[in-house]
Amino acid sequence: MTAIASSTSTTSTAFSQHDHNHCIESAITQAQNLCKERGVRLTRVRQRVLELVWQSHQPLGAYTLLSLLAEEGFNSAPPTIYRALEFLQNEGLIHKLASVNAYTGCTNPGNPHEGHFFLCLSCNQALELDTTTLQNSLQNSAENHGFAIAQQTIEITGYCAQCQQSA
Amino acid sequence: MTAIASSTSTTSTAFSQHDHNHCIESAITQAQNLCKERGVRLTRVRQRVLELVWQSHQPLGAYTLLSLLAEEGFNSAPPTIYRALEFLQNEGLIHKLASVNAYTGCTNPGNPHEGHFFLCLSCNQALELDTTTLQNSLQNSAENHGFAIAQQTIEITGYCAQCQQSA
DNA sequence: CTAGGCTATGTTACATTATAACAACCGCTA
DNA sequence: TAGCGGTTGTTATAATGTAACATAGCCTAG
Repeated sequence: MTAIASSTSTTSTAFSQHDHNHCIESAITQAQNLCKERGVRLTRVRQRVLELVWQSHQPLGAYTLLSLLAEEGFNSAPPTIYRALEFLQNEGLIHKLASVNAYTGCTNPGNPHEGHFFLCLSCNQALELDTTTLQNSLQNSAENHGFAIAQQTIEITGYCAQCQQSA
Repeated sequence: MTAIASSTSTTSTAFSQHDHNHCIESAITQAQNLCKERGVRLTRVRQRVLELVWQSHQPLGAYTLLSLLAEEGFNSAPPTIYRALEFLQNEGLIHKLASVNAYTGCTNPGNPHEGHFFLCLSCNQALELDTTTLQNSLQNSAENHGFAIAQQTIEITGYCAQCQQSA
């Protein structure tokens, strides 16, 4: 787990140095606000799962999260974590990365969208992209085929700049 | 590039009417040639799995395939199917759809590429896209982040034209 | 032709990921 | 304060995927 963090933030993407504490705080605050607005309950388990998911930019598996919860005295049966994850996904607070069966915090909740990711095979960090261009070309392609897009899974594995240097 | 054809065929994509027998035949022939060229063995199980995967444009799960194999007298333990699938993936003859844990025939093997798909939530068919544009915009985005792409998982669910009409 | 090495398959066991189904609890409000 | 809806607890099991080692089949060098 590379949780990074420093008090002197630079930019705010997974692969760059940044004040990660800020990521967490801001994610939680946003989540609280969104849930309040929507009249849904960000219960203790749910909030804690969200915090855990945000500990780093490395997506975590359901059972990893579950055992972290267990360490803190939460119930440790699978439904606990899957329910929390389902809730957070429904509220757009996290994304599931199907290609690696793992979950990661959404960097722009409140603005409902699909997650597009770069996943580093070396440091395991996930960078969520805001790819309007990609979006457009997908949309074009869909229109050409008369296809109505519902959900998108775009997960690109590879090596981030830092890991390429180290190697 | 999408697969294609038939003596009487109209167009050649999963969501359109086409002579599907031709899809299968052509896939198998191509696979046989490619394997020959590469000096790898398209054994009975492997070829049969490829044929099964090509029975339709609906991606099939590993255990579904396994039970189809079993019906035909093949060994029915999980490693049988996972080995065959692994082989076929390595040779670029099939793609795995991570978002649905299922496998589908590659419409353009021989020309190594990543699969980009539209998956219909209603008829469950998968359309493999040839998305050069998408590719470019992804590549651009990757370059901007200094990211070296290894593998791509692009799976777009939604509703195909036909299913939209039926509804 | 045959011995040995490599690849492929058989077999058993198990790991990982996810869900079903029902009971108990909790917070709100009528 | 009774009851309703949503949340959590609990048990069991389903679905997906691998590890590890034994056996068999195929090919080539001697």
